[in-house]
Formats: sequence, C-alpha cells, structure tokens
Amino acid sequence: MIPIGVESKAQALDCPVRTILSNVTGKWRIIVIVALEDEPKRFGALKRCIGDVTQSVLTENLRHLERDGYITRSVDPGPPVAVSYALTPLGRDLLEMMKPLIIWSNEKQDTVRAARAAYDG
Amino acid sequence: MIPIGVESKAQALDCPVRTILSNVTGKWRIIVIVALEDEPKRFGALKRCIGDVTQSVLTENLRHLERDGYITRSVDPGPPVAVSYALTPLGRDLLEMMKPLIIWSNEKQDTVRAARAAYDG
DNA sequence: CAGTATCCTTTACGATACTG
DNA sequence: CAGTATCGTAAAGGATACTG
Repeated sequence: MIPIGVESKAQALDCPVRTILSNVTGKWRIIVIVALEDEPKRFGALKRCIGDVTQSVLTENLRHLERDGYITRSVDPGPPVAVSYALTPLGRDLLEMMKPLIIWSNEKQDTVRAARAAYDG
Repeated sequence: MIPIGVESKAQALDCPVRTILSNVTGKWRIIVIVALEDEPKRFGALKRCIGDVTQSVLTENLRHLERDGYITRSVDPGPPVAVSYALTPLGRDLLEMMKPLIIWSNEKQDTVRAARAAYDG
C-alpha cells in the first residue's frame, strides 16, 4: 500500500507520490527530458525543437532539471559560446519510466475525451 | 520517437506527452487516485485520509477526475446524505501505470536530494 | 455530511527588451 | 548564442465562513 496521508509538512516531503509529482509537474519538465532523448542539444536547438516555449521559461526549467540531477549543462566558451544539455543516467531513467505512461495516455485520449463530452452533456 | 514539438495550439492538444501531463499534473489528482486504491471512500474519509487538503480544493479535484472518467460519484440521499467515490476501470488503469513511477521515485529520492544539495552547495 | 462561496497568496507561464 | 531582467497574466492552491 502506498502512503499518501500526511499530518505534517515533513511527512509530505517523504511521501513518494508527492515526490514523483513534483518531478513531473509543470508543463515543461518532461517535455525537455523527452526532447533530449536521442542526443544532447544546445539551447537554441532545444527551443526550436519544443516550439512553443519562451526563452525565460525554458531557462528556468533547464535550471531545475540540472539542479535535480536529471540533465547536465556543458559550456564550450567560443566565441561564440555554445551550451549543450544532455540527459544524465537518472534523467534517462526517468524518461524510461515515463514512456509506458505516455503511450498509455496516447491510447486513452479518446476515452477521456468521450467521458468529458458525456459529463459536459 | 515521441513527438513533442508543436507549431500550433491544435498540435499541442494531440501531443501525448502534453496530454498525460495534464492528467497527472497538479498536486492532488494522483493522490486522490491512490487514496481510492483499496476501496471506495466517502468525501470525509478521503479528506481525512489525505490529511492536508482543504475541502474546496478536494471538491474541485474530485470533479475534474469524475469529468475525465477516472472516478465515479454515487449519492445515497440519507438523511444524512452519503457521497461515495470509487475508481473506474480507467482510473485503476492509470493507478497501475503510475505505480512503477512511484516506486522508482521513492528509490531515487536520496539521489535527487544529493544532486540538489551539491548544486545548491 | 458534503459541499458552496469568497477572498487571498503563490506559483507557473508568457511577452518583451536588453546583454556579454 | 544563450542567456538575464522586468513586467504582467492566469491558474492552482489555501483559509475561512456559510448551508441544505
């Protein structure tokens, strides 16, 4: 059985459900991880690849992911300077854990849409 | 290869990564799903079981989950009225998909904490 | 018991301009 | 190229009071 109930803030920090959620929560974290699947990418390439993320938000998310140990940041001082981001083993591990969920989600999209339409009546 | 880049809003709606994220994102969705794992629960029981969620927020999340087809809501008009929430097959399916991720997250908590401490250091 | 209704704070996200 | 700095908006969450 998975513990979820808490009576204190300290307890919440130890809760695995809450921990994993704080890792995948947010619109961009997992998208960046997925974007780095095949090869390390530079900032500009990452931004173009994702498409609809702004510079400031992308930077912010990259910092979070680096801080938590999911990606690395390598600077090649040019000029021009070139910064490259890559998955760590931990990051690749998270990606592999997410894949079944992503595939499942893709399969069930229509089911959810139907449920929503029925509910909205 | 998982598609993530988009050039339009319509494309973003079809993106599996973004879809699954919108299902599990938020501090409470998955916690409620997990709380319903073993048996249907009434509103009050659910609230006590989770511990640190407010009534209004719990209600809001229950409505979302019901709308998307992950849980059902059954009313037994009393008095006093008793409302029971239960997982649908879809909800149970999502729970099973999340479990490996939850277990993994639990195992890696210390790794992330260490990475964070090193980064902040 | 199981909610609604308000109001407030925090966080995420977004747009734009500027810089070594 | 890869950011930083500012500013503004929007959504999530939280606190509290009230109700059939």
